[in-house]
Amino acid sequence: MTNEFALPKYNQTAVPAEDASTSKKGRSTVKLDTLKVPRASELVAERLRELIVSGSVPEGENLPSEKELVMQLGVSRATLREALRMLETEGLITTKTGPKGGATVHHPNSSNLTRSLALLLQLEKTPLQTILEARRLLEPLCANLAAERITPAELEELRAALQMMKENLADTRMYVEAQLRFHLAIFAATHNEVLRLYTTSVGELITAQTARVGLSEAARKTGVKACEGILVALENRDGGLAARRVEAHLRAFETLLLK
Amino acid sequence: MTNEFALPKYNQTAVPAEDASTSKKGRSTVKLDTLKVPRASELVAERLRELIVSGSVPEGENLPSEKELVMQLGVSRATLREALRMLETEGLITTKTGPKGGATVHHPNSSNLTRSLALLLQLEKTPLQTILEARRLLEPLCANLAAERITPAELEELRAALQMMKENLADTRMYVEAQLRFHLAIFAATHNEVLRLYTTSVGELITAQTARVGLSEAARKTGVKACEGILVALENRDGGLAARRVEAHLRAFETLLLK
DNA sequence: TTATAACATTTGTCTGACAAATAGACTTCA
DNA sequence: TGAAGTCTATTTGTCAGACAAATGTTATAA
Repeated sequence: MTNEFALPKYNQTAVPAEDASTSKKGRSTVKLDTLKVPRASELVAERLRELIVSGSVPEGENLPSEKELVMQLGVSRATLREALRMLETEGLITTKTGPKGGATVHHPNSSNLTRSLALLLQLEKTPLQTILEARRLLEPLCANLAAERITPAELEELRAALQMMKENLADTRMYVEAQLRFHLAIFAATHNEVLRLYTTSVGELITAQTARVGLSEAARKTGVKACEGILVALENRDGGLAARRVEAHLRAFETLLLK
Repeated sequence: MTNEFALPKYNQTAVPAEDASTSKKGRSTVKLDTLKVPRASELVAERLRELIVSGSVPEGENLPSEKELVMQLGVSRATLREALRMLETEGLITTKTGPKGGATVHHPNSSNLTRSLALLLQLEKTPLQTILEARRLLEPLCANLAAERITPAELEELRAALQMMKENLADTRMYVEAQLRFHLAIFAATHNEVLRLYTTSVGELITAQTARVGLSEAARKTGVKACEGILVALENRDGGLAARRVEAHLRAFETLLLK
């Protein structure tokens, strides 16, 4: 493994180790974790996953066909296919039928993380308010960091996103997309992958919601103004100002969205 | 759907809509998204997922047996099992063999989010340094918020975690676990589910790494002192002080871990 | 009462078959 | 020539049936 940290295994015992020594006789009281017998399909998924994350099968390439994998791995097609469904759920592959079809390797993007988060939040019945609050706290942090680290190319991307917002003041769907692009550009400029992924997930969730309920024309115009101010602050590398402007922008946005 | 936001679908078209009008004749240039034909297994997974997230099958209960599901849904066992593997990967069910076995419903916890994050970071070859930085930025934010909102019960949990740290100064594994517990208690005290999940994931990743490389006895002792200071700041509801102390604690921790 | 054995239930795996989608080669016809 | 349709081979998607393995439950024997 070349990386600095390892992928946690599914196989970990969630059940606490039970004390097996209930007998009165003088038996050993050695405590053992419950033994998790892995399924063949899990082992297959592990092997294939390792192939992918190690880069042996690069992005865009196909895995061998099911027929070949069945031969090479020595399992039945049903077992193999269950493993493929696991990898698919993890966002590591997609499959297509027909010749030249098969399992294509992908590097999962933030959408998988977003999905996991959405699932958790839905189950906890987390109100939108909470997600908005998280964004309001996280994004100023990002803006502050981005002001230090942003590159000319990233500034250019911000300008392009802003331009796109201006050009689509009439079209809610396009405008919302452009605004997301603006925000994502800030996250990328933090040059911190973890922060970028987190804020991207939250941004995607909120954007989906915004696209559903829509935004007034006035809201869009003030949004453009706010983003212009944020851009200027970043251009001047004034992290404090950028953070304050982002927070003000988000607060204004929240009241518009919730009313 | 009772919740305020919807779960994004896997089914979304990742491929951009192609312009089908390459002909010279006067054809319509209507643009259509590529039609994604869902598999039966995906539809089954969707139905069962809806059953779970809607609460129709509560946590801890079992889904019907495969035999029954096959009958009720009218699909083959292979198809059903592929769907079950998807739900399992999402953390929504676990399965056991034997009588009274079957698919038990679980509400996924942060470990799924952690896993998604770990997968992404591993693929991007993100250095540990980046994860540590993210934590150093996020946790002071949490401490600040927690100072406002922490309840007496949560303060008690913090004290218990601190006590556990003190009692396990000799045992690295237990000590690290206790320290994680302390941090998780702070995250919970923010009463913001999104922040809690995010910081928990980062904390779990770093804790796993820490447990692997170990911590010196001296590091543990200073860790206890730092946490005592943080606890006092939270008891006094001094958010600014708590945040500063958390940041100092993490900085010290980082230098110890990386050296 | 306790240990053992038989049983029933449920998931895990395998095999073989056919249906559906689809890229590429081939054919037809203007 | 070229544009359209047709055929074919490949690959995934689904089905049906069978047996193995794990594991609670119940009956049986010491």
